Amino acid sequence: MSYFSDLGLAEPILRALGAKGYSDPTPIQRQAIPALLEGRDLLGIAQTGTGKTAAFALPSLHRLAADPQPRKGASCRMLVLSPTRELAAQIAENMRGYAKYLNLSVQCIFGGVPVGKQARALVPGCDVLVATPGRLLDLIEQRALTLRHVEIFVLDEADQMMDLGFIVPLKRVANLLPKERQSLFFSATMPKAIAELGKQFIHNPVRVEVTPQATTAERVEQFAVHLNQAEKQALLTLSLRKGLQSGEIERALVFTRTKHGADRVVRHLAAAGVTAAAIHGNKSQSQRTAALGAFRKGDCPVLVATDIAARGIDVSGVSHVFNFEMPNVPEQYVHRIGRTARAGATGVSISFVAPDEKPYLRDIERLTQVKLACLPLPDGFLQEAARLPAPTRKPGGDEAHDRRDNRRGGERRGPRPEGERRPARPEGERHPARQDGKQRTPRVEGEGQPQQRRFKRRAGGPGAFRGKVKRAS
DNA sequence: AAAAAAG
Repeated sequence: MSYFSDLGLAEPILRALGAKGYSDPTPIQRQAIPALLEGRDLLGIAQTGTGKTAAFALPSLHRLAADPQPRKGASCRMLVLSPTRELAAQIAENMRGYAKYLNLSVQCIFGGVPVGKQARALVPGCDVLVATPGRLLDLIEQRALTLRHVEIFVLDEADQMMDLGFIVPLKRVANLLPKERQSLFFSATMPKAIAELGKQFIHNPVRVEVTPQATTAERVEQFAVHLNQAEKQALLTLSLRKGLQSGEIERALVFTRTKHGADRVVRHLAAAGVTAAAIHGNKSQSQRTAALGAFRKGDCPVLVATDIAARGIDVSGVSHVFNFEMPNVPEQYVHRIGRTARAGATGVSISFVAPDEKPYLRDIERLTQVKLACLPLPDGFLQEAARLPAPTRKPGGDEAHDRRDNRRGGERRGPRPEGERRPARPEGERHPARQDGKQRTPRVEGEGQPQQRRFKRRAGGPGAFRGKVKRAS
């Protein structure tokens, strides 16, 4: 029983796997596929990079193909939810590959891109729909989609989807699904409390746990460096410069704890001549797609990311993961370092631990049952660090085009720190709204709603308490 | 406490 052909999958699926060069199922695939072909609910826990996507995609496609249905408009038979747009796109692409020789259509919807094209693509109905929660609910409210005919519901990165920030939209989606359906939850980590919460969405699931929970990806050599916050940037810059030059580093993924931190690291790297791109939730979707694309293609060997890229993202050739700042949720560490050593490759993870981050390291070591090997700061580090160039001042470039912070109404952004005033628009550059060069049309006094709207909002709208809410510290 | 996801 060690070939896909032994698992009872339909011939067109086996052919698609053959075309990709896959013949041996991974342990999670071997265990999950038979149960899913039977139509059971499933809770799948396996370390990252072990083929979870195929584990739910293959048997689901088999079941859909074995029971062909006339296509119903604005609906889908299988719904896959993902916590990030990039992961949704990746899952959809994988599923299209597996469905290549089947008469099944795969659609993908997520925010940050125009909604019209997505809505039109849903009109004839599809078999598989991969989505992020916000845009999904948006399209349902627009009546561009109904979940009435969903037969299979998949929650990828299930523990994150049931976390505080996602649970409300998730519940709304679950309420719109038929009671009778097959539900599949997958993740590399599954904290107990979250698993309890999950019971309301899934019924009597088969639990497939291939490795002990929260096992870090095999073949990742895990190191820690103890240093001060002020030394982190220099160590990162020097490590990347040396490693990229010697060829020891093929691609490196650097994780920061905040969006702002990611941008700051990229600025420092750029000043020292290390090509790097940032990806985080304040970037426009086109910037996000471009950054990940350049990293995938090898045009940009270093990607600096928030935890937006911690889960699921599959880029081959990531030889190193740097934790520039330690994750404060230990599970997140497992996902982060799982971006390297994928599909049989090896990888290295290096965690930068400042004194105040030591408790996080301890939690991580307790969760993973792995003790990280400590590396000393390299010889002559201080001298080399002193020779590094200072970063250019915060430019009007990239970040000026960042999307606004996605905080809620009552909160407000902190004051802009000293020396980070938004720079004036460069000489000769037009107002962004007037790139066509036309003159602004004069607004007739008393006309135009914006004035009124602004007044109303201040009077009692969602921003009414702006500034009065005590900020959490 | 931060990040993500709808504009």
